[in-house]
Amino acid sequence: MEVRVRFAPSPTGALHIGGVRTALFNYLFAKKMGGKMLLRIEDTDQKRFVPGAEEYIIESLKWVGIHIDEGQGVGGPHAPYRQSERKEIYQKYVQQLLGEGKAYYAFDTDVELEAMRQRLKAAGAANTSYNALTRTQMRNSLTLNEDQTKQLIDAGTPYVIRIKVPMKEEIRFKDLIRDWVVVHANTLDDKVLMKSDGLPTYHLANIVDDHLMQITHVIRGDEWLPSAPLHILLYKFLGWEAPQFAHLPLILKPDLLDEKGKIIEERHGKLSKRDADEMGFPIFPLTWNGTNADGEDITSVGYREAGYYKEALINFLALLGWNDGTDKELFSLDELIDSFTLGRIHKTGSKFDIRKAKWFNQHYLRQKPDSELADGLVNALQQKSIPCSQEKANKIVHLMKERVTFPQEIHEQTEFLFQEPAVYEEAVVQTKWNQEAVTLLTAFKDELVTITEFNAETAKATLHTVLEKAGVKIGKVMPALRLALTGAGHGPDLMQIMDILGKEETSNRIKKAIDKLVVIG
RNA sequence: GGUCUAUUCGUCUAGGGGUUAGGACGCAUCCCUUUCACGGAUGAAACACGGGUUCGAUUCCCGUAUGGACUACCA
Repeated sequence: MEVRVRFAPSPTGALHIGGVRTALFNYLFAKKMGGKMLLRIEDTDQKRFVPGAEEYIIESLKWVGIHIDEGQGVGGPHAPYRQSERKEIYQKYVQQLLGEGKAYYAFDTDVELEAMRQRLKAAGAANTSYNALTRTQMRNSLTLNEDQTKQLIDAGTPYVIRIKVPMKEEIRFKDLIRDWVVVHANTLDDKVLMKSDGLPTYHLANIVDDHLMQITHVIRGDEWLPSAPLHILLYKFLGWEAPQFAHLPLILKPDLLDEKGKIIEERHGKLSKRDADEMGFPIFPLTWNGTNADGEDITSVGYREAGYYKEALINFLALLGWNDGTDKELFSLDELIDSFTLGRIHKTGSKFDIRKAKWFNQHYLRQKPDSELADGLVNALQQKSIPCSQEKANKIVHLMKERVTFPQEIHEQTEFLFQEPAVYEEAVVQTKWNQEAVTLLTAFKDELVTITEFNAETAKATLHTVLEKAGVKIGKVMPALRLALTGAGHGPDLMQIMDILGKEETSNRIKKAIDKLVVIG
């Protein structure tokens, strides 16, 4: 049988990084098994619908390289793939359950439900849910007779349809990650299947669609594990064979760290946008400018825009809760597909550590061809109206590639190549700008004129000549030269910098620094 | 509170009845170097605790502690 998996997000905002990992694991498994990956949009909660979220999800998956074989955005034999467009389908199956006495109408209002919970709580009950015990006290088609029920419905009284969970039954299934899960039906409650607005809840819609769309493996977040027994029961009630389940461990929030990486405060729980914001890393794959499910406006920079490569993100995410059993840590998407097995996924959540993601990014940046980095640099400079030749861009990339983690750092850290220093780092002036250095720099500047072909080598040779003549070591002048040229005390190779700056500019900057800076010692 | 579940360096993890408990990120030191990075070398750093079972337990069993998920007409 062909493996068919699905990624089924609800369009309640931008796709969370955890969702990306769930999609990734689904994709890896599908590809590994030679199967298909479906995308279904679970938009049964109209209140939390966020415009643009669906497009965002599709674009995000595309960016990370997860290819959808069937579903929303690409179509397929089981369309529509948006649950809000499948209302009648669910209706049919609830009617079936109702007819077979496996579900019932419930007319209880919010107030009545709350009163029930309060009453139970006051009585010291451990369980305050709507279940096989409490349903006998409530206003539903089980306690009301047929005429009363019909009257209420005909009068337009709002109602929901609940599943009638059996009293005595052991529900068990074998999860591909968690192994056997066994639960007694008496711990389950009579979950709402159909809401009063006529749309199904996740539980019903999910089972119906997974069955109709011939899903063979349900790979989803761990937060669904507690309701999995209910889903198994539903499959049984509908007379269907349940798919295989695999519940993925959650991504947990990191501890709060200071700049040195020391723990300021231990943090626990699943990773949220709040945590990411506070600790300064992205939570969404792409930048999101929109609302969240609560209707609040949000702007949040994505991994892509922050300079993360998709290769790095995927590699990092895949290794959060999974490994291939060897010491291998660097995986391309194809290699991940090749070595992926659900059995090697952990049962327990893992803390998110952005420092590891950065390390992956640095690695993948170095894998990039210089030309790609140079093009990016030229583009970035163009946006600031700074002209830069291809040749110069190549030199800068060569200078910076091994020094940065993100591509944008190449231009952020080389502003001095396009602009003479406005300020000189005070600490360096104090300690390194002395009479000896100034004398040497003056000599070097004067000697510069004689160079016909100016480049890193000739500049270096010239500098050495000057130093030899004066009988001084190179360390005497380098900090001062760097200061004059860049305004800073440290940075990339100075000879290369002079090369990129050119003879004129190098000479000018030395002259300016000598004019501007006061000699202390 | 209830249901389910987990626990190896700070973090991600390998391993599994007998190991010097391995790797990676991060951290520290040294080397390279004109500086800062990069790179190289080295180092500090872990089997939650208590009982069993066993010749032997970090590994198996039971408790305890702690962590996690869920406990909506949200998904």
